[in-house]
Amino acid sequence: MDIRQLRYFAAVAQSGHLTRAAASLGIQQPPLTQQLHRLEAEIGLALFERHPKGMRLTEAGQALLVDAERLLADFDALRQRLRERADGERGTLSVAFTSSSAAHIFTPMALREMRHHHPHVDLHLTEDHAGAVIESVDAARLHAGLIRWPVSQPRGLQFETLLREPVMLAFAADHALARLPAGKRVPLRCLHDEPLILVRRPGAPGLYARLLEICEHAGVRPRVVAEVERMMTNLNLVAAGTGLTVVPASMSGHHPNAIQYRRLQASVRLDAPLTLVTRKADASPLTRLFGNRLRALARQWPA
Amino acid sequence: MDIRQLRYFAAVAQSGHLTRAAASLGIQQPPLTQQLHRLEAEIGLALFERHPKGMRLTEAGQALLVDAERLLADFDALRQRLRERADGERGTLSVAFTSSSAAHIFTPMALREMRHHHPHVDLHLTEDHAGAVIESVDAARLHAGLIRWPVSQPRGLQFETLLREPVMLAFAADHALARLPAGKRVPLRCLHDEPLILVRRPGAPGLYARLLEICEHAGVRPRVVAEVERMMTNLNLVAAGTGLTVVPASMSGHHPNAIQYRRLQASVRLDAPLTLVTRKADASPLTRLFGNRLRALARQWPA
DNA sequence: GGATTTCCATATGCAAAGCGTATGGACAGT
DNA sequence: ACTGTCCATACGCTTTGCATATGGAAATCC
Repeated sequence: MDIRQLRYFAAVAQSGHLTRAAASLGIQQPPLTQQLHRLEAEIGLALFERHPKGMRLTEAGQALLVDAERLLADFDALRQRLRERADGERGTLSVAFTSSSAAHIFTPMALREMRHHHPHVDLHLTEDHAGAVIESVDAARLHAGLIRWPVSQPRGLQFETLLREPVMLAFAADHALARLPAGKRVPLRCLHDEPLILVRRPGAPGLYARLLEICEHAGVRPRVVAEVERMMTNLNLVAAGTGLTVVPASMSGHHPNAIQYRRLQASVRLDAPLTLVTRKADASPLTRLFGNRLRALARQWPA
Repeated sequence: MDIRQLRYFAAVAQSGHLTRAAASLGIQQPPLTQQLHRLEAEIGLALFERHPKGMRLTEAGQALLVDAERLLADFDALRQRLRERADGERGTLSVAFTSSSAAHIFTPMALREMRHHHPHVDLHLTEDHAGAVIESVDAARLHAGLIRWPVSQPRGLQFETLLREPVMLAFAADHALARLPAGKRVPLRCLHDEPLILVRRPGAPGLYARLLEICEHAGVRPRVVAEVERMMTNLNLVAAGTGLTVVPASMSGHHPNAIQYRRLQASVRLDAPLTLVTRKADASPLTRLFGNRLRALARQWPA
């Protein structure tokens, strides 16, 4: 017995005619006769009474029809789920992001879009620091990660820059720099001897390492007065008057009364990317679909 | 996609080895490889990660395994039900009996046995008079009937005598016949001019037609004082002193104080069969199994 | 009432699928 | 380096499934 035979049987049962069932199945009548006879012979039951006007179900046939229709529906549903999975429309997608990535509106918007357009995709979201995200993607515990700066780049991982945004210098509203004309960029040398707050190194963004590098190259020497774990903490300390820091532009809305945000002088090549991490070897259609959607959304940004 | 492919897939998933799965499926390893590849190609998903130590399920494979196992179980259950139906162990069996058949202990005992040994058989029981039972079996509204005398014998029906029992003359305890020695048979001529109660003709047992025929042949002329619909009514009227009647021996327990039961003289060929009616063309295994069980039980009667 | 139509059953041939045998190639443990 | 254990590939044979052509029975139409 076979799914095909059950499908043939159901078609004949529903139409009541061998000939018409054959047409609806897209085959000729003789093979349909053959399959039905084979089926009846195998199970040892007459499923139809042959009448000159057509085929009428026996009691056994009626009982089988109920079961067969249910099984065929289950079978088709299974195929449908497989098709959706192959199209990336169904499955589990594990994504992690850093807190600074989540701070960019792009991240929640993209995830919301994903949920909305692909309701059968089960999104598993976690937050972690960049180093851990990269490691988890590499170990295939995650399908994708959204980070800022690739703090390490294991072979086998793919890093795609989705967006770039400027970096802003953040200082307390009562700081001397606040007297600069609005809109004027801050010269790098102004950081000299200034108290600087940065994010702790292990597994943390390369933004602060890059900033220190640029300063050193320019002979500017800020004083590091605090090393914290999260960028948001930076801003809290800035608001408290502890010192200065830099953050991606998308984070520059916090403590608007207590903090002023200014761009650094144009020659300072320091910006904040938003980076998608995936495994190169990941052929999962879901991962690819996720990547495509993010890239598409980034292309038309701001939309 | 195919039930067989799903079965192959499940076997490989469960054992984790292509080679061992092939052995458990009773085929060689190469065709199993072939079918798995074909399956993966059709659905467009990798179901396994090939490792040198064996096959490990991908996420898609794990999801499919859950669905596939459920579907395979449903499929096997369907096959099992078909097998039971082919063996007559499952299905609906419609049986009717006359009230006089039901009066014989054989009938309820046989039906109880049937229920007990074949719990998946749904027994539909109805009671009707013999004519209606025969007509219903002929029209295939019933699978089988239990009657006494075949009051009509449509071509296409099969009548099998399961049991024969003597017929008893029933009369009121204060009747003159009661003065006969216990155990002595009653001569037929004693019925002459006696008030006789019989069951109404249309669709009713041939017992009373036969009795009148025998009487007429012997020149004995009883007076018919009542024609009722059921044998049990006969006995009630006898107990009320309305007259005499004859009933199958199995009904001779009623009104033991008010009624006496005696056999008629040995030369009177009048007995009460218990008859099974089925359609000759009924190839239903359930009907055949029912007949077999009844015949077997009758053969060893009394048991 | 015979011809026609409408069903299902049977016969035959061909293309494809499924399985078996033989063999190749990658990896791990000895 | 060798061997054993996996899975993949190649090839031939048998079986299966479908199509075309035809037969036969019952109902319908003129």
